[in-house]
Amino acid sequence: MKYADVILPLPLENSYTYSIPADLEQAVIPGCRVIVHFGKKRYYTAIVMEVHERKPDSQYETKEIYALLDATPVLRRPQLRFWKWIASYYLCKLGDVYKAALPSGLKLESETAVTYNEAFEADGPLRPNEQVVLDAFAGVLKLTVSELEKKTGLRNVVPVVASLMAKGAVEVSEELKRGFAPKMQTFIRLSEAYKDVETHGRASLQSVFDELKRAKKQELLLVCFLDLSHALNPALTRELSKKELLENSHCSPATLDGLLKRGVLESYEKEVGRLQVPVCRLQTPSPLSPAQEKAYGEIHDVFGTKDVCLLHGVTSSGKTEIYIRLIDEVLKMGRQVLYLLPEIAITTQITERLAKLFGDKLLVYHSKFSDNERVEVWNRLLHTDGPMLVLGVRSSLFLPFKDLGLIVVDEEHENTYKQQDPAPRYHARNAAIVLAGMHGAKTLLGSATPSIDSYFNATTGKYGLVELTTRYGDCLMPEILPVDIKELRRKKIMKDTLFSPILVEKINMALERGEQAILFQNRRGFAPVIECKSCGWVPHCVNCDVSLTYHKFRNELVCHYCGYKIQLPRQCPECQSPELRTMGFGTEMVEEEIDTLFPAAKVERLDFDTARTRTAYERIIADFEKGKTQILIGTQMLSKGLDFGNVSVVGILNADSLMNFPDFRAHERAFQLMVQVSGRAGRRDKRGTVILQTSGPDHPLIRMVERFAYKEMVRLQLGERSMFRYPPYYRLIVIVLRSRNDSILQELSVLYADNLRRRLGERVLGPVTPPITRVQTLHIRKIVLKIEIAAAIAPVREILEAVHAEMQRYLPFKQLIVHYDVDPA
DNA sequence: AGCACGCCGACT
DNA sequence: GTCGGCGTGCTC
Repeated sequence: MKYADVILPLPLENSYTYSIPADLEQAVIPGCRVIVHFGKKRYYTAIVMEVHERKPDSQYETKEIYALLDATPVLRRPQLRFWKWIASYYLCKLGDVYKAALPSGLKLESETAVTYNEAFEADGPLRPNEQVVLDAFAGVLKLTVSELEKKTGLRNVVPVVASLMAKGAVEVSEELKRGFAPKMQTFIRLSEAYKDVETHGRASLQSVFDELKRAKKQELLLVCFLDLSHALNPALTRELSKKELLENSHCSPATLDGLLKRGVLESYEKEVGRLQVPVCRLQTPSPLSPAQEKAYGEIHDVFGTKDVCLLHGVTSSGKTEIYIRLIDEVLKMGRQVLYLLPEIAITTQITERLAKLFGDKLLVYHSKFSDNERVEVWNRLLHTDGPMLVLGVRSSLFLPFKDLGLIVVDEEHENTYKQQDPAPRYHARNAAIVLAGMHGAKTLLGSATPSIDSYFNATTGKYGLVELTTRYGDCLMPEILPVDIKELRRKKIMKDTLFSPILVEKINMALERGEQAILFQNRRGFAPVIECKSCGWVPHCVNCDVSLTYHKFRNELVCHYCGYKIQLPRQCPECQSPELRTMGFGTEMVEEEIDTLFPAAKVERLDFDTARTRTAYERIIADFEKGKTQILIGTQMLSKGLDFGNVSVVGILNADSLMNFPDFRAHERAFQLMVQVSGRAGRRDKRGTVILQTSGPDHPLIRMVERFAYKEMVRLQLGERSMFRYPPYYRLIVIVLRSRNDSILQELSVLYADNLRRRLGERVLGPVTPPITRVQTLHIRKIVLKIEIAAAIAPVREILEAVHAEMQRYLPFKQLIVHYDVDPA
């Protein structure tokens, strides 16, 4: 008897053992997906980790594998190894990794389907809820439980369904959700009888044309078809889709139906890919400038001795050209390349550029692609052994690569590379380095403002360091002008306005010259706080410990942590005063004031609210690129990898809000953000201007931004980091404890920390209450571990597991939700 | 993650 | 007295 250890897409500690039915003994191999029955009724797609003949000694009856989904594994060996590394380093379950790794189109789950029994007649009165559920079946026989919930609006339909089942009104069954569906398209071809050109083919087509003398439309369509498909010339014949035929011939489907009925043409279905194939002619990489050439050579030298190289290149120094050169080289060796970008930077700009160079070797993978598209990327990679370039976001690390030769991590400082929630809370940049190691590949990290961690590693010899200090085409770095808004406010020069006079003047000048402006404010909505003028009441979220952000456009107060929203009250609910005032400002308010100051300018806003979909995001970017928009207002979405040629002014409206975060990386991040946003100004032949509004223009950090003094910033920060035991000198592991019950949380978090302290001593800090103490009705406390960077992580993990197990013994501990955050961003 | 089993408040 | 709330434990 053979058994398979499988992992389930659930956060479970162990793998589970199923027996393999005799007819599948040969076919079930590691990396295959199987459907298994787990628990009382659910079916899940599980991944086979190991096949063996050891009979499980558990007291459970071993269930059989229900079905095998793949003839060949959907995972390759290196992926399983990588999953295991992620789970062990980031202290999460393999099931968590599995969930994150596979596109959901490959993870079928069962769902309870409810079927209405038409023959049912109630022999007694039904309860109101039961009637509501039955009414939902008007016109349909079968609904899933979730559909029922939506249709009836009932919060808990399962018990109602159960009682209806007992009465014989409905039946329930478990059905697999639809997974990946190949895309089908209708094609048109000449019927067999008319194909043979040499013999009677022309003759019979001729007779068809004779018949069509009085059906002009059909005649036209047939001519079009023959012209487009070259059906009469076997050497040139190409497949023609119904859609293409109708579009090019300007004929109606009815006309086509006529020809199909006559039997001249026939239609057939064919699977087509969703991945668009670039049709343009391939270009070759453009030549490098001397500076780029030099950097390129240096990277080569570094890769001779080191596996990781950091490319520190100022904005628009042309890092991309260097990547392209390296990618081209690795592809020519027949190996694969992964080009990682933070989610937001995957624009059509870079995609189009790579498509022109690498054609169908390029695959794009990110979250705004549909699930079916993602499955196609997955399969393409799985079934291709040749060179491939994947342009993707952090989750593309999990794609089934066979032989990676190079991973490029662009904008490596971006903290969106760290997954926050849910588990696995992995850092894609660091995981990329490990993944590359598993493939024997090199990793190139690139940034204009490298993370302090990477820069430290590069200057202490762990990584190589290559610098690119001149901008491409020698264009100048922008001029940065700090403006003291506190002073301007005091002097009443800036009153009831978000813009300093110099910023308004610069925008005016830009508009007059037909140039563009970017305004940056790292807050969306109209105002982050509103307050009652007379009693000071501030609306708070009911689920979280935060004030609600006012969104004027929808006249709502919204929680940015849980999505809770209410209508803006007309008066203060505490004192009935009708006067509410706003405090602080977000992008919506910036937009409103810009509209009044520059009524002639076309203005757009780029933030989470306006760029919800890929198309919306791309349209806003495209309109700005094409000059349809003159002023673009946005959050940090603006700072990433966008190249605009005509921006002469950038306004950072409130630098202070960036710097005052209670986080050890606040200054690092503020510096990066300001420099990155500034980098959007002044390209090609003109020097740009950045207006940096702050209430502390003499703050050392502002002075460093002014001079682009990156190394100085790093030196200063490293001093503090080493003094206060922070990365890169120490590794942080945060234990996050959450509970609905605050007093239990307070009590047990202290106990937990003490327990840890007994074994890890001074490395344990806290418990501390984070700045936002409650999110989604859960109170939060954190215990921070500071581990020497050289220390092995395995013993730490063992201690953590032991302490966790010990804590389990306290009964109230079950009321806590615990997770780990390794290397928090 | 689901789902079932099991113990305490507002209704027939 | 029951229905149903969600706390706790288990799933090969």
